[in-house]
Amino acid sequence: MERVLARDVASHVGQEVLVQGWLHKKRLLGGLNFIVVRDRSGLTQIVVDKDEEVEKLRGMQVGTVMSVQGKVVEEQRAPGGAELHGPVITVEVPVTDEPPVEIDKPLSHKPENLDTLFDNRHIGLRSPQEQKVFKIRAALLRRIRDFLYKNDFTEINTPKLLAGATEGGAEVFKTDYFGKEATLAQSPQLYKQMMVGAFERVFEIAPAFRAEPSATTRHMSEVYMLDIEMGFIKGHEEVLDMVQDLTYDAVTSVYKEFADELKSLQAPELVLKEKFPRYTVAQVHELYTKATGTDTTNEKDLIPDEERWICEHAKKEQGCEAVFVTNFPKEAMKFYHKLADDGTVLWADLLFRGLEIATCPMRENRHEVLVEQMKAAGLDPDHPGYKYFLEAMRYGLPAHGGCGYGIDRLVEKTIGLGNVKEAALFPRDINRLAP
RNA sequence: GGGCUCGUAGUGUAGCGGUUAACACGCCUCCCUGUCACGGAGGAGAUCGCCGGUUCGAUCCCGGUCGGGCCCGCCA
Repeated sequence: MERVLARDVASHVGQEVLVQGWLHKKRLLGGLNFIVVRDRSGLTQIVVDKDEEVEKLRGMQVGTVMSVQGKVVEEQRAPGGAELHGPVITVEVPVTDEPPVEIDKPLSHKPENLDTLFDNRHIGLRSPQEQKVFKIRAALLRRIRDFLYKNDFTEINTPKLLAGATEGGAEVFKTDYFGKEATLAQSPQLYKQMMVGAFERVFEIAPAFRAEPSATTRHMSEVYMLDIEMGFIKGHEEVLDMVQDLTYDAVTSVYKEFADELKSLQAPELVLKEKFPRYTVAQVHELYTKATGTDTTNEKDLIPDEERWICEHAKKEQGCEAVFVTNFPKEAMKFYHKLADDGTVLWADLLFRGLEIATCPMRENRHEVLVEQMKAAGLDPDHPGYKYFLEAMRYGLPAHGGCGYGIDRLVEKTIGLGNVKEAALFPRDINRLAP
């Protein structure tokens, strides 16, 4: 007999069907017994009446894998309006151990309970409520991919094992590589820029590894980055527009498609405009200092509280909780960034709901200028890690720019989670390497 | 890395310098024909993170250690 999924049961009223899944809930009332079976599409309620069938359930814990054959009956009192009657149960994989967490109700996501949540992640993710987070994550990724394919980007995959730390900034993980030292890629930065010379427009969705000893709600040591790079751009604006449109498209479509799921996850109401407000770093410092009395005008970057504040500000004043912060000061620049005529960096951060989601700079594509910037940053242009990058530059890269975009952070903020780790299936942080 | 804070059955929590450490969920047994957070009766399950100290006595107080959380720094 053909298997029927939970979501299709109601359309088989009157028919004998086979349902397969995991025992999700037992409610044994005596003469009348209910069990709920979970499959990839949802839950099916089954009424078990015969004693011999009820006996098969004795000692079987949540998670028991079973096949159930029964007749679909329309029943207003059943969830979904239909249920199985007269079932014949086959226990495929008996489970007699009590699961470590209860998956038939929402798991605790209170900060102090996240450790338990992640310790039991392999089982906790069986909770339909928990799965919603990752269905939404998958939909955001699908939407982003679709958008970039539509805009003629080529998806690429670059190596994650590298010869040395080249990019500067974040701490890198070192590992043994056949007797030599290798590092794990902290981003595909130099590779994606080199690939502009081949494909003009590229993107990659891949893990990046950060060895920062950061213990915060917004850091992990393995993160999923969306990296975009586009050549022949007219200017920095073109990069910002692309990132803005991509974000708007992904988030608004997910808010439509997953309205019920987002509601049950208590996601905040989306306040977004097609054009995100743009502020310079100096403007944010000024506005923040005026509003809070805390003087940040000498900070080179935004402090975390400014990131939160400016998003709230823009939400109230502009009706949009995503903003770009532009014109970062020269002191914060990296060697491959491009300077504007006014001496600030052609670099913008995308902030959404108080958190930096993406960083979107234009790149310096003039070989001589780049070499000078490397020297100024104390880097050796002859280092093997830069050789190929500089060659790509020398053999012709057009004006280009792109972004590094934190997928985990986007998922976290889209849903309104409190910690970026909740947006990862199996998060990695300073103390967690399992499961 | 710095500051502050927390650690009690499988899970979530309460509690106290002094007899058998409490409650809810889950689990086991029994009762129950419309449950959906089912209900009822009973039961099992905790060397109170670890080490040391103070004390007649420590789960409770102190120190250390390990682990968690929050903020800051670093970073994206």
